[in-house]
Amino acid sequence: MIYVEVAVAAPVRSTYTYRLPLGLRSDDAGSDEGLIGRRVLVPFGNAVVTGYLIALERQKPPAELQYKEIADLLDDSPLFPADAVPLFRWVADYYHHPLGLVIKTALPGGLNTTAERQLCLTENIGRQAVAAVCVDYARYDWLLQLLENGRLPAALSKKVLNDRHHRAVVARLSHEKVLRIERRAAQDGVRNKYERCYRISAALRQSLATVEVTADAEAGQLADCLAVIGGRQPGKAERTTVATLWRLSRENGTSDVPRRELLAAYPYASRIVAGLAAAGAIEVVDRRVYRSPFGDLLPYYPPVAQLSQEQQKAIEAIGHCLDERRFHTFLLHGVTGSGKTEVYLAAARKTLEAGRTVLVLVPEIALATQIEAHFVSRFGTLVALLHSALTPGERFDEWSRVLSGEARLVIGARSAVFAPLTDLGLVVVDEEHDGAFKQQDGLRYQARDAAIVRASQHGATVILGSATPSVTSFFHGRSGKYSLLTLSRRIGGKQLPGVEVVDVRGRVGSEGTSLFHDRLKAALQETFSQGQQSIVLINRRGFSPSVICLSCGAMVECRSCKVTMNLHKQTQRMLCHYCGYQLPSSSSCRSCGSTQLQPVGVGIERVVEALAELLPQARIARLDSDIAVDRRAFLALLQAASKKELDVLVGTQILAKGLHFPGVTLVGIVLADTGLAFPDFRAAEKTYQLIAQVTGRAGRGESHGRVIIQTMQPDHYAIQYAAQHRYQELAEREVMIRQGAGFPPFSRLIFIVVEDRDESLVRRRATEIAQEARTWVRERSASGVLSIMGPAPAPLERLRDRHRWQIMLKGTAVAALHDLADHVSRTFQRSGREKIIIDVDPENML
DNA sequence: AGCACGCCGACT
DNA sequence: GTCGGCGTGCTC
Repeated sequence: MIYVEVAVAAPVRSTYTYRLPLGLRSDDAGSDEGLIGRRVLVPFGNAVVTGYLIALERQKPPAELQYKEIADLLDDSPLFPADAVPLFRWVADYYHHPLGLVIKTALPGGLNTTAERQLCLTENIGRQAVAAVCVDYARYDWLLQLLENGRLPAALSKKVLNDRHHRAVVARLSHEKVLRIERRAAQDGVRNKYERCYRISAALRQSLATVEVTADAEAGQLADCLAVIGGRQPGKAERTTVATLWRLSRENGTSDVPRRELLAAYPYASRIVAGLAAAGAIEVVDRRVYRSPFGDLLPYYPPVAQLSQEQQKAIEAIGHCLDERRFHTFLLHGVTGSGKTEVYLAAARKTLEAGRTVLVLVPEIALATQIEAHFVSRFGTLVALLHSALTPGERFDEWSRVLSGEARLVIGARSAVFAPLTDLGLVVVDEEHDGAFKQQDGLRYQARDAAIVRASQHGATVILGSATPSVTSFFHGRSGKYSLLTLSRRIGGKQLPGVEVVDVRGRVGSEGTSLFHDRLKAALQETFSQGQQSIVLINRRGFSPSVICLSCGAMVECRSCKVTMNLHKQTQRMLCHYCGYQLPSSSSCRSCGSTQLQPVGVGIERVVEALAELLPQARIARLDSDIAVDRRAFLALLQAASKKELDVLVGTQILAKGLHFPGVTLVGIVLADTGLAFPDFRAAEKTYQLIAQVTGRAGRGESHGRVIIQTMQPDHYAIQYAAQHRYQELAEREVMIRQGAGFPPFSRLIFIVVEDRDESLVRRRATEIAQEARTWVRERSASGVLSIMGPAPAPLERLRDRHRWQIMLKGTAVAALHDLADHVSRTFQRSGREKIIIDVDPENML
């Protein structure tokens, strides 16, 4: 009898020990290691729940407990490696989340659907046998249906099993072996991910190399070549097929031509290919298809011939660390266009060659860009992609390929940090400063930090890359916790763009004034007339961020949130950006009934309108999250931009996220200081990052770039430093400020947020929590290392009809801080109706 | 999450 | 007198 540790998928804080009956182990021939990582069904209280087998208990556990038996193993093989368990434990512990739910979040979706249960009638059981156990069986519709069909649909079975009374009947019948409960894991179908390709066989290619083949090469030479292979004279269609294949393979730069492409070019080939393959003229290969989330094939990027000295130096430093198989973190600070990707690629190559595996994390939107394509170009089928645009089936496939060891490099967004890699050697976090690495609901984890912890558990090397590192990472780089590597020059000797700051106080946004300063106007016109592309950044969706009633002065507010409604002219709606609540734009004022509503402030649609007026001839496109949700439209737009079919691209901060527009020479920022007003100690840092990232889009092609920043705070240091590309100064200054205020990296924060519909309950509970926390600190004499701020209404004090109050825990002693959070969680979480959120290392003060 | 145990209001 | 409301606590 062996005992195992199980994390159940329920909101409980501990794990449980179960007995594993020998009967369930027959399929793995006694190899205990193959047990960890499998899902199990276990009796838990009075229910049967899904759990995850995470450890074997070597010693017999204390005898005082009655250990239950595992009811079933749900998988034939593990879903995650034993390697990953320490990471799961750390995440559960550090982010104060139940371990079973951490694992549930980590696994690809679709697996999580609890095993379906179906009621099945035992074979050869009739009415009499049922009546013998249950006299009044005819009262139960479901039982009659069961007698009729032999089994009940999962949905109905569930309904029956969830009813206390009916379940008692089921229990009796099941005990008498009249029926049984069958369990099966409901899984998503798996999508085809291979594409049939044809390639000219090696033998034919050799003979073809001696002749000049063109699309209409009908010459005897081609016929001769084919004759060599098949030993007979080829027909016209055969010659055309081969010629087409040859042409397409040269155009694509790869030998494999997808069937789809071949048929598009020469439909009749469908009747020919089989014969050609049989004759040995062509070969058939099923190639794994690597598509971007947008459905188009990723471009191929050949390896670069020459690396810069800075790149070589960085690669060398990382290489030493990889050789030693030592956990260490590098902060790769490289200006936009300095070639960080090549450093990642070189380190990845070295890691793979040493037989270890690689994890690459990127912010979600960057998956649309070249970094994914670079890795696939270089490492082909060794690469697995894990991100939200995959269908559940595709996602599960990719997960399996990683698990089996077929794929040894994972590139993906946040949740890829949990990928089932074994023998991890290298972790790359690109754009490490990006807030998207922090999950904002459910399990609120920071994927970058979890990735570093994972690396530390496996002796792996970490590269954090960014043009604008987070102040915290910069601080660690300077203090020696991380090693700082710098790429200060753009590849090909390109210059960073020249930046001009223009003061628009009292000039922009109010009625009768232009959105654009004369300088920006002139620059836009000039750029357009020279046939070059511009980017205009406006960090606000919709037409205007608010709407005011001209008659009574009230702002139109969301029904469920305490925020103003944004006007969206295109959809003729007013929209809450937090909960999605909509009103027709023709609505009347809620307080006075007037229909005189006036948009206030500047959003992207207004900018597009103003641009269309300024440059009536220009092709203008809008790029924001409203567009980006339609992935095809998004890709089409990016392609149009790169083909220079667009003159001006107006976008929100989505533009700043690693997209590559080689033709852009001008970047205009309509209002750079919107972010500075946020009640967030990172406001300056984030503003700098946004400006620097979007500034980096300019001048990446042949021509030199230029940037014009409009602002109402021209003297603000974040804007000044951004204009001068002085990241270091910005970071140093921020470090000083944070030291003075005791903010991260000089302390750590945990937010406790209380949420409920009932405002007075929220206030009361928040007050209780703060009081309890203060008492806790006092009793432990920890006031030197821990401080408690609040309770106070959260900056978004009403969201989706829920009132929100928050308490901030700030501490220089990490262990004590987490003990306190744990204490709060134990004392208050689930003790009442209200929701209590524990947000560790909050990324967003809202 | 479920589910049971347990202590206070409207009903056959 | 009971049926049942959901507050509280437990699940190997």
